[in-house]
Amino acid sequence: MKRPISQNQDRPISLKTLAEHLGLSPATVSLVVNNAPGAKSIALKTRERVLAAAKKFEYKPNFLARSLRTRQTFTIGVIVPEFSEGYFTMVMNGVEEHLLQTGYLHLVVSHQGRPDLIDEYPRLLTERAVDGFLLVNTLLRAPLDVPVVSISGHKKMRGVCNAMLDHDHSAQLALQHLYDLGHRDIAFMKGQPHALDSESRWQSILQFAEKIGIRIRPELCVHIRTNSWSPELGYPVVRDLLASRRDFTAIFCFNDIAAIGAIRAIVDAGLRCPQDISVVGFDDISSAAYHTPSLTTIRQPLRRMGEMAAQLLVKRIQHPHEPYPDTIMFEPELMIRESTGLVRQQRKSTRQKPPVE
Amino acid sequence: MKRPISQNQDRPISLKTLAEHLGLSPATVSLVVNNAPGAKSIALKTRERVLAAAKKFEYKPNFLARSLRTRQTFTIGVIVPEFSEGYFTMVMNGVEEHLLQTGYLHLVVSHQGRPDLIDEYPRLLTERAVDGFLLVNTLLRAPLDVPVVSISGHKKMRGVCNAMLDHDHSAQLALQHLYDLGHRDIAFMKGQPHALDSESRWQSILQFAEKIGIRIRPELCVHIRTNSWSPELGYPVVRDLLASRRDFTAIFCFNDIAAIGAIRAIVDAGLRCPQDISVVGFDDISSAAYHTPSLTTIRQPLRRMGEMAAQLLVKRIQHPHEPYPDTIMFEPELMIRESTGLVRQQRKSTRQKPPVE
DNA sequence: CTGAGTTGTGAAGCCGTATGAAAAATATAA
DNA sequence: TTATATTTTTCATACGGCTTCACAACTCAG
Repeated sequence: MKRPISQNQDRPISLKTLAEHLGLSPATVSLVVNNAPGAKSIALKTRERVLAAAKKFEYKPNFLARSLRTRQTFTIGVIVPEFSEGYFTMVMNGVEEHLLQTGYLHLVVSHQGRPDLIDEYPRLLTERAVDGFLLVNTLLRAPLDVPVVSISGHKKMRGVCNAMLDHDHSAQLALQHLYDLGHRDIAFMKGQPHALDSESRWQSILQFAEKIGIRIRPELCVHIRTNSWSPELGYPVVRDLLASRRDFTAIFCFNDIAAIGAIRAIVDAGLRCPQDISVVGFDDISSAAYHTPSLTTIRQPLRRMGEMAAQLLVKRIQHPHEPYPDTIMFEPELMIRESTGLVRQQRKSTRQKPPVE
Repeated sequence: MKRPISQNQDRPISLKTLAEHLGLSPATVSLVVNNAPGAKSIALKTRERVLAAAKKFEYKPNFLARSLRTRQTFTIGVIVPEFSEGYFTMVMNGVEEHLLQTGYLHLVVSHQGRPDLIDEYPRLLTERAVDGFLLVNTLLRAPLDVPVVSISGHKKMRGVCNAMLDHDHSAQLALQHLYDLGHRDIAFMKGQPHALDSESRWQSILQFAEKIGIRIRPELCVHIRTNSWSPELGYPVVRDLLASRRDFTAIFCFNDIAAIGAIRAIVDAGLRCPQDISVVGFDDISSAAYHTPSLTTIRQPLRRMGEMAAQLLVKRIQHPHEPYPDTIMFEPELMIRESTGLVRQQRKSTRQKPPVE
């Protein structure tokens, strides 16, 4: 019953063709090549024959056809605010590592903080039948009907697991460190409005500041304005702050990138970091340790966060009905480097002077 | 003939159901919703009826089924060495922008320079039926049977378009700049072996150096060793170089990230940049301008390169039989900032001394 | 009645998966 | 030995949802 197969056809061999060649039905071949539960009722000899032929003709099941039938694409959608340096790349390294181990690929889109895209992309990806979503620093407005894991999402949504940093602890580490160095007049840089971490971290800061008796002065609190993801983040706000007043000895930046911009602004204002102003960053991106001065910063285990989030997502996809935690908390770590130092008496005295106008 | 449709079914409505409800055949509905050429043979009134119903029932064609049929997935595979800061993010920003305008999404994988993955990933993505490939700094060993556009690929492969920087020009800009500042003893940092730019750029350097009479001394040429993508890239090699000799006044780094590491090594060795050693970077990543000292560097229009590469790829996918250029050349730009300066007589004198042991 | 529009459709794909049941082989009962 | 039950092995067939193209049905002018 064997019919010769021309191996040099342009398209890869299909299940049907292979079955014909073997004198079996597609059903049988399908069972065998998938090693499906039903395959154990196929004679061992037949199984071997099928597998040998599949190998010989390099049979690869068509992904689309299979996905169409099984409603699984082994693809997840990743939604991020932007392809930023530091944060994004570190998280994605972790995500990719885990996904590829488990046979998933991912489609990435960046919404740039634009509400229209935040609504549009989930639709687009749902159309593509992704098996699940990984949200990075992104808050969706409508629920999705596949598993979702969110990194730094902060808002609780039904069915969405959230992997996040312990912000209370972060605030504590940073503030206590500055406090111990003698800083009492601290400026704070908050994130962009759409940076989800920002508000929650800010609350933690307020709380801990009160606890150890650091007074938070509104005039020393600035917001990142630009939407770009470069040291531009921090530069203009700190430059402007320094132009109007110098009655602070330290600044706690929203992230390392902004901290680099802040340091530049400090230098450009003729001051020195840390001698005149100490700077604390956030994230511990890879260049933080190599910057001059190297950055004292709160490290987020970003790679690990990506990895764990991906792991949880895949589990939820594969076993949807088991119970899952709705939060995974990660612990920050204080990396003490050169950008923070003891308050100098000399600088402290500045505090007494009226702000530069 | 209208049959009521239960709108609250769990699965989205299918073409067939919609057709039944309209009392038309799936074929007709398909023609209309796709606005296919054949649709003009459908009465205007019918067309409107179909579109109205499609809208009402929120009909969305099933992507998988359609792709299965048309053999188009509107998905491209992007293969990069690593999710690196700087280079990768900037290129991808450009790529994403263009792809999303044209309705394509992309699957990204990073091979980390591992040969097994470089072979494996194209297969994996081909199985997923991507419509084309975008290679970033990656050289494939086997040809692919879909359109491919490569960024900084350098090796000519049949049917692969290559978007690349004019390395002759880059070398000229950097060396002439250093030359004009009086530098004659220049150290060079080459990229990792798998960094495709490295060799080609090096040849350009050799050539131009000879032309203007800069002697390239092998003992001043170092290689990036680690595979990581952080300032670690540059730090150890420069540290070691400085430990063994100090008879150079400038160093031309493989990229900005490495340059940041290099500057750190210079500082840690008790020297100053640029007063003692000038540093030239490459790429002009976003933090280059904010580093202290800010980086003199050769700017690559990375975002634009990504954009153009994506554009060309999409064109090639959609019109495969037209002729296309096999190279798109981009021009570098010299960004003069603080990390380079005039050779000081004082330093130059060091040159006469024997190297530090 | 013929030829030329106009409007629409039937049915064959695309390539697998899943399920109930048939066919073949073997075992058990009468 | 024949009939019946049981197990083993395999298959027919109905999807999944959409595209495509040759052709059908109808209308209308000439």
